[in-house]
Amino acid sequence: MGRSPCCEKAHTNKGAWTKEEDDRLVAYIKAHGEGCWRSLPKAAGLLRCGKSCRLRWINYLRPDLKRGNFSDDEDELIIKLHSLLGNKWSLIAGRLPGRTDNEIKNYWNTHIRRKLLNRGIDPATHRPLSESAQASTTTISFAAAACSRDQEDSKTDVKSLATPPPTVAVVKKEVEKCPDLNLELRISPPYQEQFYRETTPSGKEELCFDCRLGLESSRDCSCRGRRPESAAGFDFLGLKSGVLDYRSLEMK
DNA sequence: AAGCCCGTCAACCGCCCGACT
DNA sequence: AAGTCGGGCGGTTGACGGGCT
Repeated sequence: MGRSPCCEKAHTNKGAWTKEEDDRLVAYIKAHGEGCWRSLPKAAGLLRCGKSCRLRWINYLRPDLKRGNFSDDEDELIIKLHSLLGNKWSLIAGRLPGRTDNEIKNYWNTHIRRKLLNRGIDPATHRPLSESAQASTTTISFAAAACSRDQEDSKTDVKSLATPPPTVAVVKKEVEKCPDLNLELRISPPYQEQFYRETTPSGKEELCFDCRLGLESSRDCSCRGRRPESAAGFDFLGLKSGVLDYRSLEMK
């Protein structure tokens, strides 16, 4: 049984948005807020598909968007994040305030790909082109490590493991293969209240990086014993909750 | 001036996933 | 458990503009 279409295609406009349509959409969202994109076009008096409205708002009309050229720092950050996350544009965009997944995806395909190729790096694998040509396809699989771990102790979750999770091992492997890329885990989760514990009514103490990743019991945890319950097992990049299925992270 | 090529980027499409019933 | 729905994501398309011949 197929899905019903998201809107009545016969009576919707397609293609470039007009100024008037933009104004209507902005005015409606300012008055009523985001949400319920399906019913928004009718309520806002737009002959557009709800999805189209959402895209237009998120990628173009949102007031917090940072338009304009990407800085060199942003370039390098995108490259590093892509080497870790692959084509997870929304996750990458989450680390670049004011940038959208669509914008980054386009920028990658039009600028960064070429930039990496000029450097002699395969943009898909982040390895030297000569090396990529030899090894046609290499899959970095988290699944094997995860499966063997599961078999060892199916009741043990990540935070109670004495050994580092596969994520770390894979990153190390990538660093060895791409000495020119610094993939040291400097990427941090966005600011979260749960990264801090209250020491005084007005003071807060930062949790260590291990705890932020959900590795409270790791050897390197430096804030053992002073971690609040609410900080237990932060879901970095959605690895725990499965928002980001690490088994699908392949470097082809 | 006209035609062609190519790069850029806004927008669309199809699929997936979680929530809900 | 299965179906439906809304929202989100990644891949792809196509319009447009600039440069070149």
